[in-house]
Amino acid sequence: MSVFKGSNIYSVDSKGRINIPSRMRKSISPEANETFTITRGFEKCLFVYPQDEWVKIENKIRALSQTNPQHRFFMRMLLQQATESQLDAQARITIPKELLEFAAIDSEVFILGLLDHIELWNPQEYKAYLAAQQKSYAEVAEMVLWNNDG
Amino acid sequence: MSVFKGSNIYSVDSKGRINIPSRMRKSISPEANETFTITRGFEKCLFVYPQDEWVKIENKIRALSQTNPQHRFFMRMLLQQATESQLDAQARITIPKELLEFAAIDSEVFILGLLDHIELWNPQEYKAYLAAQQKSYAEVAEMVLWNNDG
DNA sequence: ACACTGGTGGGTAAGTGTGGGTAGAAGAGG
DNA sequence: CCTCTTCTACCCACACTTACCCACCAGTGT
Repeated sequence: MSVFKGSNIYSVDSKGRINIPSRMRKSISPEANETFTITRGFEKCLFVYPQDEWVKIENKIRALSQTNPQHRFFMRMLLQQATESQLDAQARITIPKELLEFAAIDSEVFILGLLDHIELWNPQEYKAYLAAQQKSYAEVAEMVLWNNDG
Repeated sequence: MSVFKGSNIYSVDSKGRINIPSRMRKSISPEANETFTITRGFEKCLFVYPQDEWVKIENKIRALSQTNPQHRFFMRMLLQQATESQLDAQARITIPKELLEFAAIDSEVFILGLLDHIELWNPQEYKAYLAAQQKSYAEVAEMVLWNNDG
């Protein structure tokens, strides 16, 4: 079970390679075989799943009803741009251009560990995302941790 | 179960290392493996959780719905700056620059034991926090201990 | 007075992030 | 069908940061 956490701002080189921070690298289970699946996130960002975690998602999707239009749409969105990528000798993964373009990532990337997966953001987009939040961290924390929806 | 209490003012060296007061060190359960997770607090301070206590928080987060935008925001805020750190041979932990900057901690730190976790403050910020409280200790105590929201 | 505990400071080697070069594979065009 | 071009994957090299190690000082209790 992976436990990615922390964040870094790293550079994306001219070949579209992104380094996985060593701290996160150490959280990858050996079952992942140094393989990741990259797909588009719910916001304007990318999700990077180690293989062992991705398999769990695949299984969930398999269980969905093929006849439900909403389910089909969800599957298409999730899988449309899903790409596998392996770590190179320097522990980097190569991200396809289309995905980088989707998340508007160019020379710099904000890398965020979220337990079972890693998120990739354009640093500016992430800032904008934070700024767009209506409630403060403390307010949301109270709601979430104590199930107080007030 | 940890029971941190008391407070100290210690120095932060040029490498961002902070000593854990020996009194608190003795409160750390062996299950923590001399490992801590540091993250940002709700106020302008840092939370330091021994590993065994942090795992409890992680499990709460894992149970959250990934599809709820508020939950995602909370996870990002909590995990964004979360860093693991191990005690060195001198019983110190290293705090990353970004976290020290967030809490405005430079050469000195106010260390506060709060049962399950330790808080790190800039001594001046802590003073300001105390000064900003509208109600007296006694008034708040009455509200908290007797659920009197008066 | 000495030993021991607790807090502080700094040097060095290994690890980590970044950039570029080259060869092989895949695709387009003659 | 062969050739040229483009893209990808693997390799190597360098600069910087981190973590580990050792040393010192002050206070306390024996």
